[in-house]
Amino acid sequence: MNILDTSFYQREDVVQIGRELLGKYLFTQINGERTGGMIVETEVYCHENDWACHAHSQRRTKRTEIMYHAGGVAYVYLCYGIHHLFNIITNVQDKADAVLIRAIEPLENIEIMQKRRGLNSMMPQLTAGPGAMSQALGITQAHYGVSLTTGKLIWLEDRGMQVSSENIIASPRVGIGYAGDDALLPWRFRIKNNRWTSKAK
DNA sequence: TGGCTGATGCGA
DNA sequence: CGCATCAGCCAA
Repeated sequence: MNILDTSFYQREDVVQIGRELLGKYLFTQINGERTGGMIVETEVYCHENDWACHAHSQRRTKRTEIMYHAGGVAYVYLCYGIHHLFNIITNVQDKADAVLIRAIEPLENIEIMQKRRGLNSMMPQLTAGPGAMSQALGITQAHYGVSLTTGKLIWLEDRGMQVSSENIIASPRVGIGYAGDDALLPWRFRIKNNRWTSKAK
């Protein structure tokens, strides 16, 4: 088993990391129940020159504090009062970059994920979209700041899957109109022709 | 196509 | 303090 460690997370180029995360496997083990699947959609947020990033212009609050931690920890926050969005912190300490994981292709213990979602269908809505995906995996704000390198609660694995650049679709990120011109940055990445990604906008 | 939902982080 | 604002989702 090849668990991604700090040498993967603590690199400078968060856009590159966001692309490489496609095809990696995300797992959680929560309440003794192990669930997970393959990452098929990500979004990148960079501390520099990106007004969509919660930590833009060195903005430092209780919520964003974890973003300044060295790469390899979870940043989970509540969105629209309902959804728990799961981000991976990257780069070195005080360079607050993050990758939002937006969708996975379900693989392990699918029936547990269905139960958490209150669905019994084998449809993309099970794990497509950041709120839905987190719910399926059992990720909540309680996991704010947890390490992703211990292989215990939340972790990522490299299982040798390589997604070539011609099989990656880059497009603008969703729901960040407030970011002005930065909303145009093509920092949303998905695997081409994969049915488990969320709908294009 | 709206309504739901609540923490967050601004400005008084 | 109050209040606008969300890195969405689901039922219609």
